[in-house]
Amino acid sequence: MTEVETDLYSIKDKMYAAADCIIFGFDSGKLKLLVFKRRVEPLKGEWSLIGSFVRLEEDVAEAAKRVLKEITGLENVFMEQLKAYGRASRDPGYRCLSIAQYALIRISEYDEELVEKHGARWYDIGAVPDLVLDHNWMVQDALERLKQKARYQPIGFELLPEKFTIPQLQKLYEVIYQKELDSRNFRKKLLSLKVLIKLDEKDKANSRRGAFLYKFDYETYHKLEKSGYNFEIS
Amino acid sequence: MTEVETDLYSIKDKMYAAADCIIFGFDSGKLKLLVFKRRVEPLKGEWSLIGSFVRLEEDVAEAAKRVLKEITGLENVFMEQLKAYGRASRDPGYRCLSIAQYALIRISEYDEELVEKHGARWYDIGAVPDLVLDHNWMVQDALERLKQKARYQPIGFELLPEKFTIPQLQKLYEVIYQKELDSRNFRKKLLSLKVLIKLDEKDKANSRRGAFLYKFDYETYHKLEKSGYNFEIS
DNA sequence: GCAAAAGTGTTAGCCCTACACCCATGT
DNA sequence: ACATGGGTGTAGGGCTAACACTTTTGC
Repeated sequence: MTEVETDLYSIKDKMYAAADCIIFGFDSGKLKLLVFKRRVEPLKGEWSLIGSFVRLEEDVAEAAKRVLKEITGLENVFMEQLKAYGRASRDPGYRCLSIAQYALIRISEYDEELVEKHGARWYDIGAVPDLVLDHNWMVQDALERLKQKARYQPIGFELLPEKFTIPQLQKLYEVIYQKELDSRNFRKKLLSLKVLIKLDEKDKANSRRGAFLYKFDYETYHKLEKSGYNFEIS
Repeated sequence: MTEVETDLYSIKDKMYAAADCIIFGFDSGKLKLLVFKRRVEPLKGEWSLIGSFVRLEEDVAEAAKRVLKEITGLENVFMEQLKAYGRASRDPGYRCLSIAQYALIRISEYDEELVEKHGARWYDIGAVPDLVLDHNWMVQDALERLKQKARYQPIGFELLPEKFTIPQLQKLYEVIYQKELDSRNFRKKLLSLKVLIKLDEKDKANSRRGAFLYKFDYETYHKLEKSGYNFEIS
């Protein structure tokens, strides 16, 4: 883009680009991360995020979707770029920069067989093992982003089944924010946002009494969003 | 990072990485962007962000610092990665992904001569010309990030001289947020944060009466930050 | 003396927080 | 009948937002 591009150095300065995915799930009240045991050298047997080189003819975002589908069978899930990791020394072998993207998936929907076949495994977010290269940093950064973003945008719902209960939702926010929330205030706040649809069904999985199921009303949310409404859950 | 990396495709999949800088300044009550007229083909004569290929042996962040220094003479300024732009078709010539970083500089401090020598120019943020490739998107995204970030972190001060007046600071926030603020509330809020040091000097550039100069107290800010204080300017 | 920007207080309403008890139901 | 999680209301305090006039001084 500048004069520098045209000087003689540039011809040598091609490098690999990897798309690495931080895949979050939520299950049994825990936030989980999907990691992957490398089956090939170098670093065979080490835990790693799921990723791939970006091919010359594909978009970076496409590459991430490709590997996500390969490992989980899922398409059309929430995925957003976190940032690029570009330290020259980050990969000891060859120069490779990584564009990290995080995905939020409904843990009930992924293809278990496929995941196992690829040597992948869910880890509780509090017990993620050592990962190769700078992948643990990526996870940290992604968690931070999730924490920030969940506050102002309804992305938490991407981690829950389509039908969920308020206590489930509260638990999710508690693990994301790493703090306990008051159930009365939480419920009041959520319902005041007018974007939950109460169903006529109960989920009795967690109590004898059962809790009403709700759906997130994306349509209403998008309408409200356009008219300067702001979603916020503290 | 996955099996895909080891297949036969990967050997061909090297690409260029550019570091492009969105350089913001603030002057005469306006937010400005530093852009650059390309002197070389392709796209000679077009306006562009300032950037460079990332060299094999340098960090992406270093590359951005390098070009910033080349054009403005400045070092140690606020600079943060925005994100990577990785569409396969973004550069019509060769595959090149760009890691965009935005910088906030004190417009009084840059090296004018150097800037002119490189064919660079400040544009009012409301009147940025068409830029090459996806650079206008980068500017939009950077503005959005600036708006978000200025709210919760004292980065606005990076755009002001070390000594500034409250009305100057207010004007800055007004152009970033694109809305007018109430001067009584603004002053009250800022002073309540306890991170401005009032000086015994006045700046008479903008009024006969003159306005007191202040400095941002980074030391106190960092202390307060550690003890769970949060900066916020709405 | 006047123009032009700097500086100053108060009030009302809203939202967040804190807090404790009853309900429904399966065993 | 009891244990377990689901569901409900209120009051106080803090923060934000709205609002108008006086001060200073160079010309």
